[in-house]
Amino acid sequence: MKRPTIGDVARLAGVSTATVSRTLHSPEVVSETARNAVLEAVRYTGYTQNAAAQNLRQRRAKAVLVLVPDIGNTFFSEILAGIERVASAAGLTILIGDTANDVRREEDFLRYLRNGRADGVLLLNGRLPPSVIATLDEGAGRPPMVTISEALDRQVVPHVGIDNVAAAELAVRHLLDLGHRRIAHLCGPADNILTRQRLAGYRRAMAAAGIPAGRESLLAGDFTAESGGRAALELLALPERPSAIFCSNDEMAMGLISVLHGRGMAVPCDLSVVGFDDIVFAKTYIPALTTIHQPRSDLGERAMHSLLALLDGTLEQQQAPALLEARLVVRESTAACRAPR
Amino acid sequence: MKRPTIGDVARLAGVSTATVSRTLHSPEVVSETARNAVLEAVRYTGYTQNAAAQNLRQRRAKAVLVLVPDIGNTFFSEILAGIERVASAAGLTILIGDTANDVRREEDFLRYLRNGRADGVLLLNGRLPPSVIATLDEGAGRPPMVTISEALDRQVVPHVGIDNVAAAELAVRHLLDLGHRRIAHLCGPADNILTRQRLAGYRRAMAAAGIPAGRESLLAGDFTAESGGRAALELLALPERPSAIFCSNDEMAMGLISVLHGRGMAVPCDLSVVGFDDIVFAKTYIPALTTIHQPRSDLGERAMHSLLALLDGTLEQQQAPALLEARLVVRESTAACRAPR
DNA sequence: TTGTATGCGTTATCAG
DNA sequence: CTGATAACGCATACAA
Repeated sequence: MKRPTIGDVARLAGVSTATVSRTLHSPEVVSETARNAVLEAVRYTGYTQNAAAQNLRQRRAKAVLVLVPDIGNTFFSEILAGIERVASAAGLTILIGDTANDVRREEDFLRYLRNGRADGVLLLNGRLPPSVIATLDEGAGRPPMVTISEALDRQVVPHVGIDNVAAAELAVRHLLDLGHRRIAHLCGPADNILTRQRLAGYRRAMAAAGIPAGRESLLAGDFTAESGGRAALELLALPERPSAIFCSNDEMAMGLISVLHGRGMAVPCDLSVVGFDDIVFAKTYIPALTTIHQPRSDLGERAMHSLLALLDGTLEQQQAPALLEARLVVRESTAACRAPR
Repeated sequence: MKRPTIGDVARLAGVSTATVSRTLHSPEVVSETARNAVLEAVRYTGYTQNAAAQNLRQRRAKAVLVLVPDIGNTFFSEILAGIERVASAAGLTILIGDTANDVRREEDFLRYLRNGRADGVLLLNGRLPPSVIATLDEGAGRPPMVTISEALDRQVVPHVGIDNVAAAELAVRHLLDLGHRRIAHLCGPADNILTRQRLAGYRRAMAAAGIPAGRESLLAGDFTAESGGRAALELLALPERPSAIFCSNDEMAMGLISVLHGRGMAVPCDLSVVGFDDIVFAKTYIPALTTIHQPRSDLGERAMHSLLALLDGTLEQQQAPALLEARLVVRESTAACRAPR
C-alpha cells in the first residue's frame, strides 16, 4: 500500500540502509553478494528513492529553472528542447517559467531558487530581475545563471547566443546584393537588446554601402505579428516606398506580409522581405520567408552545459559570451520576380 | 552566508519553531504579538521555507507533471498557459514533460510520480503509458490524473476536451453549405483518437448530405505540415479533384496549401480548405485559414481544476468527460472566389 | 495560545 | 566492506 522506503529494502535484503544507499550510488564499493541482494530487493519492492528526502539531505534540488517570455513561441521551445536534452542526460529536472514578459512573474518564479526547488537558472528573457541584481556583488550567494539569446547590457553573467549585429548585416547585405537601395527596417520593442543589436547591424550594412538610412527608413514594432500588420499600414502610407524591408523577427515579417497582401501588395514582387529567427512556419509561409536561421537546439544545449559547469564550480561566473553561428536562409520572399502574380 | 532556517527565525523572534511554522501556515491561531515578532524576524532574515523539507514532512510535492507531445506546438502551449494559471494560483508548480510522442520518454517522466516529485499528472498525449495502466485497477496507489484534448479509448480517467465529432461535422457542413459536393478529408495519424473522431464527423456530415464519401476521398497525413505537403501532391494526381478539403489540423492544411501554391493551384479559388485547431498562425496565413477554434486556455484551466479536485479527494476518478465548446471560424480559405488572383 | 518532541526518507561520517 | 547514527529543515501530535 505505502510506498517502499530504503528501510524496507534493507530489511528484505538483510543489510543496513547504508548499504542500500551505497549500492544505488556507488555499486562498486559494495560486495557483489550484498549488491545482488539489494538489487533483488529493489526489484521486488519496486523501490524508488524519495526525491524530497534526497534533496533535503543533499541540499540540492537537481533541478534548474528556465525563465522564458513565451513558451508558445517556437523560437523558445526549440531552445528548451536543447536544454532539456542535456539536463536530463545530467539527471536534472527543468522547471519552465513562462514569464509572459512580466517582471512580477519573473520574481515569482525566482522563489524556486530561494526555497531550494532549483539550483540554478537559465534566462531567456533578456533581463535580470531586481532580486537577482541585488545578489550580483555577492559572488557566493549568487545563484548560478546563464543567459541565452538575449544578452544583458552589462556582461556580468555567462551568455550563449549569436552575433546579432553580424547576422543583421548579413540579412541587409543580401538585399543590397539583390540591387535594393531603399531598404526599410522594422524594429522590435525599443528597450530590447536584440532590437538594438539588429538595428546596429542594419545601420552598419547600409553605411558600408554608402546609403543613408535615417529615422525615416525605420518602422516601429514589438516582435508580434500584429505590430507587423500595423507597420504594413505605415509603410503603405509612406511617400517613397522602400523596395525591400528587413524585419527584426519572423512574426512581424509575416504580419506585415499578410496585411500587405490584403491591400493588394505582393511579396516579393512589390516588396522583398527578410525576417529573423527562421521559426518553424517560415518555410511553410506563402511566400516562404527569407530569414536568418539561429541554431536553436545548440543554443540550448550549450547554455545548459555552461550552467552545469557553473554548478560544479568548473566554470567562472565572469566569462566571454559564447557566440554560435547564424546563417542566412534564402527563400521566396526575396526571390527575383518574373511575372506579377 | 548560509540560508536561514526556521530555527534562526524562531531564535530571533524569541519563540519556538512551532510558532514560526504556525505563523506562516495559519496566522490566525497565533497571538498578534507573536505573529508580529515572527513576521519581523522573517523579513529581517529573508527566510524562505525549504521546499524539500516541507515536501518530505508533508509527503507531497506541491507539483504536477504535465505530459505533452510537443511544447513547441502553440496548440499545446496555450493549454499549458491555462494549466499554469490555475496551478500557480493553487500554489502548485508544474513540471512540463515534452515527450516527443515517445513512450520511453513518457515513462521516463512518470518516475516523477513515483519518486514523489509530482503529486499528479495531466496527460495531453492521448495515451496511457504502460506503467500507469498497470496501476489502474488499484484504485488507491493510482496516481491522480486527467486527460486533456485527446481522450483515451477506454474512459477510465477524467477527461477535458471538445466534441471532436461534432466539431468536424460543423466544418464539413460549412463546406456543404457553400455548395461543395466533392469534399476530401486529410486525416491525421491512423492510431490517433482525434483522427478517428474527426473522420467520424466528416463521414457523418457527408452521409447526412447524402454524398458518398469512401476511401477515395481520404488522404493520409500525420498532423505535420510536411505530410500536408505530400497530401497536396496526391491530391493533384487525383483523377477527379475535389473542390474542397477538410484537414484534420491546421499544420497539415498549411503544408497542403503551401505546396499547392507552389504548383500553381490557388486557395480558395481552386480549392477551399478548412483546418482544425485555429493555431496562432491560422489568421496570419495567406490565405487566412477557416478552421475550428478550440478554447485552449479553458481546456487547461478546467483540467487543472479537475486535477486539484482529484488531489483533495473531492472528485471521483470515474467521471463523465467535460466537453467544452468549439466553434467554426470562417476566414479567407473558404471564401467565395471573385476573380482568380 | 504556546512549546516539546518526534519523524518524514536519505546520505555521510565514523567506527569497526 | 559494512552498520549505527546523526543530521538535513520542517510540520504536527501532544502536552502544558
